[in-house]
Amino acid sequence: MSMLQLRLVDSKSSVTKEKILDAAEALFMEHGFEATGLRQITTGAGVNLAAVHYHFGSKEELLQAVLTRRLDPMNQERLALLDQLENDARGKPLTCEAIIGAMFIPALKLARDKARGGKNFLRLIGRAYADPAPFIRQFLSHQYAPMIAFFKAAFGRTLPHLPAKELSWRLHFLMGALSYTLAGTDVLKLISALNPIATDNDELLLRRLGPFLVAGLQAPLADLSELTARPKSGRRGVRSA
Amino acid sequence: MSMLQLRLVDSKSSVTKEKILDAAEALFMEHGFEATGLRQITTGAGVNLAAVHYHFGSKEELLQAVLTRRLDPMNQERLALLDQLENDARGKPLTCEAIIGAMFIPALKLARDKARGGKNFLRLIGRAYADPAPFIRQFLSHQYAPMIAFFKAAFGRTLPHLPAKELSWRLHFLMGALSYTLAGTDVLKLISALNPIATDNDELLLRRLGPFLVAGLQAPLADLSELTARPKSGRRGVRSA
DNA sequence: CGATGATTCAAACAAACGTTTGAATGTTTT
DNA sequence: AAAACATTCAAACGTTTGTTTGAATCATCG
Repeated sequence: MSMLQLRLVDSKSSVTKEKILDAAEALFMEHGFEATGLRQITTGAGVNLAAVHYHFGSKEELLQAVLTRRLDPMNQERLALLDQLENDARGKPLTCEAIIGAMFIPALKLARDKARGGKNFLRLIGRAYADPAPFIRQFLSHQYAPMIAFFKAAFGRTLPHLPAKELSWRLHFLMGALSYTLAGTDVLKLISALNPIATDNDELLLRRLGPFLVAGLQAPLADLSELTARPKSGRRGVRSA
Repeated sequence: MSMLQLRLVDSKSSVTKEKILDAAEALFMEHGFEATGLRQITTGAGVNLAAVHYHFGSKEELLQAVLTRRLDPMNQERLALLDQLENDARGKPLTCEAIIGAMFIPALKLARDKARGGKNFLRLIGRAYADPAPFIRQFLSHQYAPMIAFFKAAFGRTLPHLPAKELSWRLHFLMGALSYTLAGTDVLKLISALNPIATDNDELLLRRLGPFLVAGLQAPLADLSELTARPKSGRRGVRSA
């Protein structure tokens, strides 16, 4: 009996709760967090204004709930995919393409699922990354730290010749290209103004982004001796010849 | 005499005007656009609240003024650098490193100039890129479109074997890595949690980012004929001319 | 000087913000 | 049915928001 009761209570409260989550997600994506009012959310969801504080406690906690609902499964899937690849490899290091795919494919699956946020949801994440609000930063780092640690370790095994510091940098660049691409900001449309890019084919997207990232990760080490040993060096800037 | 009068009037109004710009820039960087109130700006600048509307018209126009003050000279310098390189090359195509440097160095110069915004200003730009507000998007695309078009043409001459569509994509990835790096978001600190990265040495930064981007731009074309995932091992040479 | 225009200032504007309250409703348990 | 709990609701809370107003202050000009 108690089981059934709990399920009923849960499913009932979930109705209002998820209506709020859906409306909040859509509006946060469209206008951003700070620019979206609670009244827009509640009227958009067809629920009472106070329902937000009853179910989530505050606007900040609502945003965290919106993010976790999508990010938690996605990162879990990333780790599961990476784990499966490494099990299949039986100790042998994976290829860069495989590891990148483990990061990329779950994100694409999320972006493709129009019922669950659609591709615009990733724009919300991209925006959250750039948000200076402390509670957002704390939330994201706590959410992403374990996953990134695992992937960094995997890349380290695949690229053993790369110093750890260099790998950190290239992972950073990789995350930049990845996030920008997934977030699909205006810069894309801006560049493609002269030569339009179709963003609807995800398979092709990975085929294009993959080689770019792999080549970057496997790029030869730069000669840093000139700078580290002798900071007085007169030559600056990049080689151009 | 009218000349002198104008100059006096200008320099006088510039006092209040620039005090507002400085305070707004600092606060927009720290808390974001929406989260920053006009009263924080005016009290921080030591001016009256109404001065913002008197000198700029609205909060939105203030943000545009904050952005143009730094972005306009930076993009102009980028184009000048690119133009100079192409003049020196006398018709020969530039190297990827040179073109990337023309994009990167003016941004680094801006980031290094603590008197003029410091490196945190680039975080404001990165945040502006992800902002869904229409007036910000319109402003940025209008501000950046010409510069990007020039650089895209330069890359096209350097990488003539790349189809235009592929070049658009890789430029997009490049902008992603570049913006993320310059913006210095939390993902950097997140990745570097296990292995700290020092962000204070810009020269080293370019030396690391450069090879990553060059390798990505010069990566071999992906085989788009078949879309079945196939893990390819073996060599991926990123060396090219 | 008196006049003119530019700038500053304190004060108030209506609107929207996130949050709280307390009663009304619904639902489950005793 | 009655007590206990969970959820919804309309209304108001006190602040804060961006913006406007009209007088005061300042500098320049005829």
